[in-house]
Amino acid sequence: MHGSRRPRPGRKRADRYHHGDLSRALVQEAVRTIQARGIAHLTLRGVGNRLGVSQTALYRHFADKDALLGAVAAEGFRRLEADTRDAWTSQGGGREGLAAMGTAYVRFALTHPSHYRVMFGAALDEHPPHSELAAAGTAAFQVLVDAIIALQTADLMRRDDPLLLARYVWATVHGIAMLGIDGRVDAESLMSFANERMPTGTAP
Amino acid sequence: MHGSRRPRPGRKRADRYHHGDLSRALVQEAVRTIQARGIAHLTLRGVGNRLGVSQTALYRHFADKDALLGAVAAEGFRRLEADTRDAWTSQGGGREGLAAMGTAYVRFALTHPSHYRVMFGAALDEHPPHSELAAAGTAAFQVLVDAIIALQTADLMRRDDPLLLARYVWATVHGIAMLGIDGRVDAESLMSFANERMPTGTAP
DNA sequence: ACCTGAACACCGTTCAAGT
DNA sequence: ACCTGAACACCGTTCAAGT
Repeated sequence: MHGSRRPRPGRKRADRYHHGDLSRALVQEAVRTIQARGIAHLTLRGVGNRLGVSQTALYRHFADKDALLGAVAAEGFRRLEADTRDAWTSQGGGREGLAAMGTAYVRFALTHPSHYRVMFGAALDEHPPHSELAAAGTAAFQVLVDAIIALQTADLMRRDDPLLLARYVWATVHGIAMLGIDGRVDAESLMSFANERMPTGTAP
Repeated sequence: MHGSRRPRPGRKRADRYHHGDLSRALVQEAVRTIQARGIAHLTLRGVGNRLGVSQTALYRHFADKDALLGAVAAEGFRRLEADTRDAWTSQGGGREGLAAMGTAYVRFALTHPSHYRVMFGAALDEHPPHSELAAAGTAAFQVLVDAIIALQTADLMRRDDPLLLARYVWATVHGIAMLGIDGRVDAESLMSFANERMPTGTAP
């Protein structure tokens, strides 16, 4: 009888996962582990065991550890996109909206430092561009591009190439976030300074 | 007789190293490995074997792998400091000097991507601040602070808190360098754009 | 179609022993 | 004071076998 084997206590049973579910569960558990204990403690064995699944079940869904990390990174870009878009709309756009986006971006990085590191980590550039990851990263970046175009249309920002402006703003905010994660600067206050200065440099 | 034991071909003999030399050789070999093959290929066993020394000889000089990486990072900051200082003086200071510093900084990161990642990697913030590393990082940052103070004295830059300005400039250049390493932007051209825009935002 | 269990080749680190 | 060699506990990955 297929119901007679008792699941180990405190663990989900392997047969709870049907098509697509284990894949999602693996990414979720990896994100949870990274957030709680850091990248160094992420092991495929640990992820599998915590889900009540064998250490190698993962290989049905991901080519290797780096592929799992790619999915983790993609998930991070989706959350970052949601946070920055919410920040923009919560202010009704405008310069306040752009400033709120920067603050939200930095806050995401500071509250999810390990996840953020995976999103921009070395593990990704050693492999061919992962389509899901590339799409998630592009979508997150597009929120900033759209914001800049809206500001230009409203004559609130200098009419340089919006892509170039977006990359410049992104680099600044990314640098602040990274140095903040490293504990080298107070990222929140430095982002405030940037929000005061950046419009001066980019206004028409 | 101490000269009777033949060294293995192609390897340096262990007794070639006297006090302090093996420590330096280990860091050099680690830097070489990282530059040539990436962080993922850096193993303590490999470093030792390539120096003709046992896999565990390293533990006389470094507490663990992270301590070795800390020394590698410190060495990176020393080289970065030299490069940016040379760039500043080669232009005789001024705004051209600051722009040259930014270009030199980005170029260092792009030509030594793995080394640069170690300098700002996750391995460092899980441990108590390494004194040699902290000193090297501070010295590299101080070059930028001194440049900004010189610009302010010459009335070429707005008289904000120089430390805050330096952190802001650093974050921008660091972000450009990081995104460049990730292959997400063309760092050299973005740095050119920043060199045109940043003075506008920070001039008096 | 999806998962398991054993096995393989590695790796960081410890420690008693050597010189 | 510095280094070696064997050993330990881990890890990613492969693969034949199960259902």
